Amino acid sequence: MPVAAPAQPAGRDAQREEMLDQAALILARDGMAGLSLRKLAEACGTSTMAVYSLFGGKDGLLDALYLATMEGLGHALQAVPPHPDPMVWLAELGLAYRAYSLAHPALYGIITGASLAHGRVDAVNLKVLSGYQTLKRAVERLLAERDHWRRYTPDLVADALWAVVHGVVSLELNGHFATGDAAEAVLRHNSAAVVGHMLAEMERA
Amino acid sequence: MPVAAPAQPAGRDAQREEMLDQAALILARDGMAGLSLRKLAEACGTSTMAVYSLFGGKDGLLDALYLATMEGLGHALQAVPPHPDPMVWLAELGLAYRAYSLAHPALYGIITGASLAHGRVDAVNLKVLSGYQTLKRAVERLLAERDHWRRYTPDLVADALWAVVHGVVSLELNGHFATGDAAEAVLRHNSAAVVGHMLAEMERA
DNA sequence: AACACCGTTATAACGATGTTATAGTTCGCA
DNA sequence: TGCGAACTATAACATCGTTATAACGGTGTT
Repeated sequence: MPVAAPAQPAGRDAQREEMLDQAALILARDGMAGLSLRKLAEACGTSTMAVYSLFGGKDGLLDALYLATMEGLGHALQAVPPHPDPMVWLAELGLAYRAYSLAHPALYGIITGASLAHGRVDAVNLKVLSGYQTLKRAVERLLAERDHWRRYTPDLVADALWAVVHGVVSLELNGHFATGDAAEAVLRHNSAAVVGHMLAEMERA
Repeated sequence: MPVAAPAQPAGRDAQREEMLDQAALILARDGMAGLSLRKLAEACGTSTMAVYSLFGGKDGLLDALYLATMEGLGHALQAVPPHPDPMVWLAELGLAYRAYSLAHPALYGIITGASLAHGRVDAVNLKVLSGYQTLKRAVERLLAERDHWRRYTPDLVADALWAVVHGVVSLELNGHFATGDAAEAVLRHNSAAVVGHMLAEMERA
């Protein structure tokens, strides 16, 4: 016996998606401070209670926005064709990450600065997401070409690269770079450096 | 003729400092969401209007908190004794940066995620601060030991290192690393990689 | 087919926030 | 001593997230 069928299960997912889309729209237009439940409800043609029934409150909405953004970032990374040379592949992944973040700066702020305030999703859940998995796959292909060395696990290298790209993009969004070209140059340099340094240590051993 | 002398210039700076200290205290205890003007005013034994007369509003208070935190970070980096070997010096600067950020996570959130929302201080003002200058000084000493190469300016290398350290620390504060040791390992690896990659390219040329 | 049930929705109200208006107060300076 | 300007405290205002409360609508049962 089914315990209890929801009142109107049809359209719930569509409602959630539309509400997330509208939230992303408002977020891109008015920034994080301009995203209020009343404004969002009006944009969706409903009342603020919809947020509570669909997401359990504003925090739940932000959590869903966090996951949706991570998913979008994962798709952006998956859309990068796996280049035969893992080094090239990794470089292009970094550029795709940067492009996605620059295209959605407010959403990127949610998956970084916002989760810094109150932990939305823990590290374990993060690394299950497709973006990190895609990065890890490229790293594994790189390591598969050489003799495996226990000091460098795919996770360690993936973490190092993730930190590199995130650091550059975060600084760029904060206006620390004079031009976008300068940011991209630093990104390319740091990515190549992290991978190159690892390979050099593996050869030396 | 002095245009207009302030009513009570004495004590203004002391009031500002005490208010910033109390704000940092509340911020460390209750987080960013718990910092309200009324709570801050009560902690200082005054009313919310003090924030407006001293800082021009909450944004002005956060701006001042931004600058104060940057100053504190600068002092933390200046407190690192300049090691004869610039490579060691740079590594220790990175660790000091991480230690300061971990000791004041909420303040670190202000100088990163918060300024991402609405630009507090632009890049030009940032690079005048003592923290960046200290880093740049260490880079310049490193470059002075070798043949100077036009492709790597001290600013470029300093930006690259700043991005590396910020990336690791930011991810660590977001809980992306399983342990603090893992974060420190990635920090050491990435810092050494960025500097080593640059030196390798200089030798090859 | 009629009924009871349960989730959803809209309205209104509550507490709290940042901000602003309005007096009252206090200090510096002529 | 008195004037004026800056600061302060109080209160009000608009807005925010959240929470009752009651009406609505679909679902499964009788």
